[in-house]
Amino acid sequence: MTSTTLKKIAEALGLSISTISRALKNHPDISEKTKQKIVELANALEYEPNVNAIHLRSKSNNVFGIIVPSISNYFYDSFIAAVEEESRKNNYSLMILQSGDKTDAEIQNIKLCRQNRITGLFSCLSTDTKNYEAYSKLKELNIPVVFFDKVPEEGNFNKVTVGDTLAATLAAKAILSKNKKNILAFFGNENLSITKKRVAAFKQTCDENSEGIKLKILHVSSSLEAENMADKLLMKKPDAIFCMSDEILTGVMKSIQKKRLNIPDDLSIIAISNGFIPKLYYPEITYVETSGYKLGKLAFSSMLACLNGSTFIQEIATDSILVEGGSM
Amino acid sequence: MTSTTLKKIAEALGLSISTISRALKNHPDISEKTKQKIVELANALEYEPNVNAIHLRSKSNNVFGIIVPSISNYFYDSFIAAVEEESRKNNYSLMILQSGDKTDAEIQNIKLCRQNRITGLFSCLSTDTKNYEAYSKLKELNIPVVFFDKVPEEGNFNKVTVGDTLAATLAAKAILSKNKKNILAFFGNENLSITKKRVAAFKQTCDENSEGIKLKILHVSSSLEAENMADKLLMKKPDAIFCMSDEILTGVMKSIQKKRLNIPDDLSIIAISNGFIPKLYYPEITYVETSGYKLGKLAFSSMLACLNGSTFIQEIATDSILVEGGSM
DNA sequence: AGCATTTCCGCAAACGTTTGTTGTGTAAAA
DNA sequence: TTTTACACAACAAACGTTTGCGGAAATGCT
Repeated sequence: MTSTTLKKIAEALGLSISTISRALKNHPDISEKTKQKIVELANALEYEPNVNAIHLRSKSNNVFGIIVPSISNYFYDSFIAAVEEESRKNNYSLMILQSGDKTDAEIQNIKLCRQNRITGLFSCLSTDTKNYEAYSKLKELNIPVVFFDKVPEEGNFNKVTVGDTLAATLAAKAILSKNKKNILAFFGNENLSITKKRVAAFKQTCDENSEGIKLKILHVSSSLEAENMADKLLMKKPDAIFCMSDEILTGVMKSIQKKRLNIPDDLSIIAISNGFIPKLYYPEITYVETSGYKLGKLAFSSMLACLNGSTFIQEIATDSILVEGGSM
Repeated sequence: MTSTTLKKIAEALGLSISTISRALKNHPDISEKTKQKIVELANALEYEPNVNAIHLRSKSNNVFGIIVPSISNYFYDSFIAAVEEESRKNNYSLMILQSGDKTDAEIQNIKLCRQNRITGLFSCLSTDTKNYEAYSKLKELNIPVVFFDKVPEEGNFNKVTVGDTLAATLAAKAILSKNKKNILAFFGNENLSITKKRVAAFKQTCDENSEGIKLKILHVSSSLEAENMADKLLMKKPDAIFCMSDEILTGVMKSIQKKRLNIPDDLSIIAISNGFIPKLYYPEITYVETSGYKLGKLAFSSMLACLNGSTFIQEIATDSILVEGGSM
């Protein structure tokens, strides 16, 4: 069987297509009697409008594109969940695309978005995307773009980011307030702007209160590397460890479990995180929250602002809060 | 600026729309000279076909729907990732929908799929969806449905599931082979068919080797409940614990960490899992793998079979393997 | 009764494609 | 020269909607 269309209903009832269309939209031009007949049959036949046709005619289809490096990631998945939620509320659909952190795939995805005549795009840059032409083109076509998490350096785009500086500052303060003196701080890839910001803020906060504080800063690029580093450096008896991300945290925690160290007696630990991973441990790890979910909500409202004609380019950062576990 | 269309190119070149269309598809009817001119201009104007129009005309749009309880879940996200990968390879797009494990939202999502005239649907049932009418309707419309993970009890659908029976059996055997005698087994919601199968298989395997084995079976519905249960029952010194899912595992592990028990010296633990969570601990938890990723690949090939005209209804289960950590 | 409104509905065009059919012009075959 | 053939391109219909416009019948008003 094939889908019900306005035409089929029209033929069955001996009415015109336009009458059916209007009746189903409750247009005042159509009499109540006729409306009733039509609605009845439409229900019986389980009529569902063909959105392709609607979009073709209206030239605006209610679909947002969203490009992430990977769906299965404890940050992006919650970002997506938030955007999906809001989209549904506002009657939009979502087209979710993965770039695999590759520029090629990213470009390909943008193409797909254009072919689908999306209403707007949420995008997270691949690590080595430096050319924003494809995005500029989108803007020329009046398709708003909201970047999130990994955003272009230059200014002419809408961006929402986690509050890197604030988050790192909060974490550092939490450590200092506990009077820790021997701090080990793990950060990710040092080329990422997100890393740079966090390192800078963390350092500065420590420096401002540097009475006999020993701070060692490390860069690791995977959970395993973090674990190995920790294996070595835990010998030096740090009294506090900072982890810039969940990925790093999991590596460090393995090392700590391996050595059967007790948290927080033997050492304190704090992370920047979404919140899921820290709650897996006992005691739960204290963390500064950088919520993908919140970021998603923020991105969506930024998108709506664009759609409502705001040409105001802005860069918003989520605010961060400290969530106390028992690890400090 | 507005998108480039065939019409615009046609007008610019003084040719007809159909000529442009054919030229861009490299149709032999169009001379090389003309083709070249057209392709050139199309590139310059960055022409991208409007898929809405294409789908409207061809009546088949290359889009799959996929309904999951939640995107941000360590099982479903990898399932989605797999389907997305295959979809891209085969030139399909994906429409990802969340049901929140609510039947209402599930129905709403199916509606959305119909409105989009999707080519096929992957769906995971909400816990208390008992009425499959909406899905039957889809089948009447020649839209294949492949259920995954949580599938209908009745027979008339295509289903792919994790090999529940095999997985539980493998886990039980692993425990028995270590000569454990006092086993604590945690399972999820007892109404789920997935739970029933696992309980049955686990029990049976234990029964078959029941020389003085004490097996206690528990049902919990959240990580927290698992933790609380474990808090109580660890007093009784079980020598092996089985966890049916990651969610349960995380709860139990918190309890174990709380009590500072050593794995595997004080007790053994094994889980059924995707693999991500078990690898967070040290020692890594031994688990029977039920890969969302593999399931996704399986689901996709089942979908392709349907699309190629196979009317053969089948229920496939992934095979499971034991992944040794250090927890036994 | 005569005219002006309403009320209700159909016609047709448009959105951007694809594709079967038809129509030119030119070159080769008769 | 007339026929046959072919290369090339245009025409037109169709996919399923929405919507401005026009028109017929029914109603209201004097």
